[in-house]
Amino acid sequence: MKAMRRVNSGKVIGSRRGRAFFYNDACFVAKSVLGDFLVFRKGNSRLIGRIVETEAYLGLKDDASHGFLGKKTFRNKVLYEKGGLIYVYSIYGIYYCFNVVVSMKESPQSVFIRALEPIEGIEAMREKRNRAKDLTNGPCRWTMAFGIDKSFSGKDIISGEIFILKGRKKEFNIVKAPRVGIDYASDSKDKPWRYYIEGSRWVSKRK
DNA sequence: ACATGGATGCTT
DNA sequence: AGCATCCATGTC
Repeated sequence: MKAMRRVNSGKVIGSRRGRAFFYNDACFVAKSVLGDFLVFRKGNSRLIGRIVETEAYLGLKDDASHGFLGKKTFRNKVLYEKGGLIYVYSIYGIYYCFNVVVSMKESPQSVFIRALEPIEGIEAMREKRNRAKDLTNGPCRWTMAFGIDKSFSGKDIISGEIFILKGRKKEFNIVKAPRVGIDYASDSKDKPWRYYIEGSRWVSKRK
């Protein structure tokens, strides 16, 4: 029997995703983590969200990816590390976007976590979000609720305080759609590399 | 419901 | 200059 973890008064939600999982390609990981649980352990308490929306960024050949054609800067250099590291960058001055690096070293693929369903630590998330109504249904909303900032970039999602637990069952349909907010792209702009759980009310609202 | 514009600073 | 966004405020 695999090691299981208990959260929410005994509800079993699964085993931890390990390194090998994140060595897969971006589309596979982006689809597979839907229904998984993102856990952030801080001292006694923890924040947990169920992943309901992701996007795959394919790296070298994806002109929407920060790793397109091997572009490497101080900001994105973690993309070239092994799968399982966290890539956070700031945007519009005030927000943070959270990605997980996937695939092998030197292949700058990543999975962008766009939305979560709040599971545990909801009061703490609310406090972080002030008076905002929408807690975690958007890429920069959930990072605000979790208190994610740039200092998390480069950390390991395998061994750190942030990790992913495999969802026990995946009884839902996955919708594929074009990615959001990449008008600057050309060839890959309309590729269906956004994935979300059909019917989830926590999926980000488009426009 | 939909449209617009400001916030705010890092990156190139 | 532009950004893998959010929120408040305006109009219908």
